[in-house]
Amino acid sequence: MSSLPSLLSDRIFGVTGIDPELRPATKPQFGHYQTNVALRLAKSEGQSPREVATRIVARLEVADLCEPPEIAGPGFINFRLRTEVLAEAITDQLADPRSGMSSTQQPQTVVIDYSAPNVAKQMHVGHLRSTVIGDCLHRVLAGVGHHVIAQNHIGDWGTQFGMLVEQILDEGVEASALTLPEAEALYARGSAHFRSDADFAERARRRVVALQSGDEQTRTIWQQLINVSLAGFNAAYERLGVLLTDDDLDGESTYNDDLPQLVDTLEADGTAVIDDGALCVFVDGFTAPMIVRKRDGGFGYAATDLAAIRRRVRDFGADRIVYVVDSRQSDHFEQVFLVARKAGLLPDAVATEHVAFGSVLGLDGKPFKTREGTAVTLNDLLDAAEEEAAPPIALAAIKYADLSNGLNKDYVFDVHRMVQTTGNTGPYLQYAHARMTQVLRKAEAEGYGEQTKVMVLEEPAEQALALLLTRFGDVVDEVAETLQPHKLCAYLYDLSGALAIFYEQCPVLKAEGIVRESRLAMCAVTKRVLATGLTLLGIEALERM
RNA sequence: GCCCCCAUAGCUCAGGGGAUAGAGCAAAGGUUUCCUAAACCUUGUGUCGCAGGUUCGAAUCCUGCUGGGGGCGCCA
Repeated sequence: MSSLPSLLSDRIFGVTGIDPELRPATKPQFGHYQTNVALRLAKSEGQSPREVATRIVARLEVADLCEPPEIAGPGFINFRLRTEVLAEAITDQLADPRSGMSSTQQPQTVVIDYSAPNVAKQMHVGHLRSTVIGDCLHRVLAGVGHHVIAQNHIGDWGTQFGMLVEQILDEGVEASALTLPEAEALYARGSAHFRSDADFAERARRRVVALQSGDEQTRTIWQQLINVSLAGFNAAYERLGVLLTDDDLDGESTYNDDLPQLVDTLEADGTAVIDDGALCVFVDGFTAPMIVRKRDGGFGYAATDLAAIRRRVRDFGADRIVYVVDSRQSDHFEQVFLVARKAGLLPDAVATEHVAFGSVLGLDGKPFKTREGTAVTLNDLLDAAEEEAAPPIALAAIKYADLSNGLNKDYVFDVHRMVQTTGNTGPYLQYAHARMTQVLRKAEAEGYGEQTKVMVLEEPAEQALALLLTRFGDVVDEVAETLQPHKLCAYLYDLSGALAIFYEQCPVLKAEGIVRESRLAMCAVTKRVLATGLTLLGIEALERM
């Protein structure tokens, strides 16, 4: 279904031959949409912008969509949609099972790498962001029709497991009986032990070798640690209400068998060279090389990331690979992508994107830490929010706070602010939805029946709301393309604001005849769009508050 | 030393070539015999970090600075 603005845009393009960059009008008096295309064409056409605008308008056939276009200011062309066209578009949107969301003409296979907690550690604020943002992008990309493959690249391998397993054996604990917080405490004791006891440290190192060589006892304990951790992760995912399941697991350890061959290939074809004992790939723009094999023969995460790219391209058929990882990894990913291209693992046709997000800060503006100086766990964060609001509202508040700012920026975790139902918050959107639900519920109780047709858009508040509703599909498309969830947040916030004004100024149940029927239909569409939009954000659209 | 990100109202943030730079919060006042007042309305607020440049036009693009954050060979 082509949206009204894109329809209009196509018509203008037909006359101008360049993208009109049709935008929502900046002021109500400028109509519904505006284009500056005449200003941009003025130079090459050798005419004044207003003359160009006049010529464009003369050739433009949009009478079936708009009132006669107006030329204003330095040469803007302003469009006002005919209200019956707008009403018809909303009626269609109500009948559309997708509520105006488009289906992409070019479905892609999109791999999204997100969450990625570490075994034997609880999830903390950084994982919250990755998980919430990744979940949203997953929903949006799948929503517009792409084939999404979620990959939870958990940290289930590395030298720390030698220390962990050795500590478990030292203490004589039953690994399978641990909870995740207990495993984390054990991790901390093991680390301290490792630093203070040279004999223990040596045993831990030997234990790493045992793990790598497949020693049965070591592997068993390692697997138990993973199981304990997964139970903790899954509990957190359930609490967060995200889509991730065990099917999406993509542990680092699953690449172990791929690494020697992959790295040998790089060395054989000259992509990687030995430098200071390590096998390195040098790429332009980086002074330091990417080390694919350490001097001691071991593999680091760079090698694993290359292997992951290969699997995602070769085995999964990815057209696009998205990494939702914090911004401190920006250099790393840029380098990995360059190396993967150089090594021929990543064809030009496959896009890789690092969706980099900023840190979560405490009220003091510094990285969010506990009094003890450790990272705040995800569960602590949710607990704190639930002290201020009921669980589904608290969760909405946290997710929305995480998604509503530009991802690139750090943001301050201010629970009190984000649970407010006033202002640009998750609960405000939920409230708007709950109000609509209530109106429709009462309408049903009073026997007004289900309305399917918008016929009357007399009031400015009705028109403003209708206009916003028609933009939904384009907004979702934009998020699918640019991977910026805050655009969807801003849209839903605007929509909720327009709805609040409509609600104040346009009585629904107290209206009569076709006005009531039309407004009930408006309520139904708005509720659906809000619910759909909130669901895309991973936020529950509550029926009551 | 090199690289990346950030700087917009008192605070939190949108806006990323185009009309008089916008929201929310905070402050003050107002609106409920009326569908959820968890809401809405009104009122005030700006050296868009600084300096150059490109352009008919710059908060937006380029260069240089300042300030803050982050990263930079064998951790992930």
